[in-house]
Amino acid sequence: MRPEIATLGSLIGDPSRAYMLTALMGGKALTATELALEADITAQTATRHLTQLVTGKLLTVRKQGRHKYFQLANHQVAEVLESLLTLSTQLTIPNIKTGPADPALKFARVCYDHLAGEIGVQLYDSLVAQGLLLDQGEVTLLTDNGRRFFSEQGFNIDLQARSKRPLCKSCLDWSERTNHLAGSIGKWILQDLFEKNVVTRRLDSRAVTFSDRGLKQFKARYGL
Amino acid sequence: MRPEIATLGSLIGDPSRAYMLTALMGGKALTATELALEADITAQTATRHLTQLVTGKLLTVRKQGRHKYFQLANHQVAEVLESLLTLSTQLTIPNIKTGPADPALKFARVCYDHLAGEIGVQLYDSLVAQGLLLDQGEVTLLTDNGRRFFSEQGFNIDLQARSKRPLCKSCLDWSERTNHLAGSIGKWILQDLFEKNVVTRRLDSRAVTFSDRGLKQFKARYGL
DNA sequence: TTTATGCTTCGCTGGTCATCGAACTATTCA
DNA sequence: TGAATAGTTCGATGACCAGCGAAGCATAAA
Repeated sequence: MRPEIATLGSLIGDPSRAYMLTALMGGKALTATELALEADITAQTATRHLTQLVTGKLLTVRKQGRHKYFQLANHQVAEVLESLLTLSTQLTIPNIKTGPADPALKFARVCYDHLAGEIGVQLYDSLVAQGLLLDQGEVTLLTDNGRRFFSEQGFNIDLQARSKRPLCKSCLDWSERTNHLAGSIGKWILQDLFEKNVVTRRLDSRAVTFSDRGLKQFKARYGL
Repeated sequence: MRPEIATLGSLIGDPSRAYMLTALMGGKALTATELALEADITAQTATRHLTQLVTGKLLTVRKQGRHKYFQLANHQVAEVLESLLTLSTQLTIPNIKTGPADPALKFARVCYDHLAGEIGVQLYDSLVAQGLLLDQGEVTLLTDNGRRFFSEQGFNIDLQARSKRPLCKSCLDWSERTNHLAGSIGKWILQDLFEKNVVTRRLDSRAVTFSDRGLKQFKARYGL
């Protein structure tokens, strides 16, 4: 019998599917044709891959009119993919090429549902420096000051604390190799930035763009 | 160009290689023929797979006389594999078959370098109940009492604290779905059990066996 | 030196699966 | 209603690659 880990591996192991999954790491739901473009294959082939990924439970689908929106099935899938991305870049000559080539991607991008890249790392470092987060190496905790701060910013801590997801979690950055902030606070920060139009998504990549004014606001707010 | 995550995925994606990798999750270095037996293939085929895994930096080799000992390249590889194992069991009808069929494997096994299975979970719970560990959901910390306790047991905390590896880390158990203890303390506990002949490895699996006397000693020592 | 064991190289075979063209259904827009 | 767009099904093609038999090299034991 084929071991399940192999099924999972071969789902990720096909280049076209890998492109699709990486694209979906942007956290946004994408349609079948968008994913086909991303992987540079025809729509027919994309359909086959997508049904495989859905039956393999790596993706979920939502039908909306004549469109089908695909999304990573859950956080765990996203985390496993991120860890694979991290491992793969570390394995391939770690000293020479460190991280993605696209400078925009290097500066600021979405890591499933939170902010990554240089600006994500800066954010994390700044929050630690201000004593809002406590970095304990493997582990990151929200301090009392941090609780107060994020409450003031409009984040409903009590509501989130009830969910299973950790409030605060460090995530090893793929390009920067240091921690950035994940967890429900990380998610909230990014959502908030979108809502306030501080950042906008790029169309076809995980990169996000700060407006000039937005970047200033952001830096002032979080003390970068 | 083939994305690196796909290369990694396809390395894990082949059934034979998956069997080999799973076998190596036992933490012990295995020879080429042992791995060939594990995957139920001939030696020639095994050689091909093993060179692929080594050039893919998932394994390392040590030559010893006419034997070649293969091992997982590092902790990160082991952790990614464990997370894939966890994900794969969660994805495939999580309610019906929960964990491995072999009862010995379910009771006590090695998770790369620390103890897992029912007994591993019991150990973890007991240490938390005694206030030696502090379980904070996503995160587990060593308390002051814990520090004292493990020092008395003969574990050199200061020596370990200097290394990069976290002292204490929870690891989601594949069969039990709750935490057990990883990190350098987890590693030390298992090594110590081997040295004192409390547990012995099974020949061809991740399962470990407690002697009757050993199990009593173990339970008394860690308050199970 | 001979014999056994561990591992490797080579070349062939066969199965699996990604890919696309062609033809089809479903939904939206004009 | 017709035309455009989104997605699907089917079948044929082709490439890749795991697998093994045969033969070889390297090390260890007798």
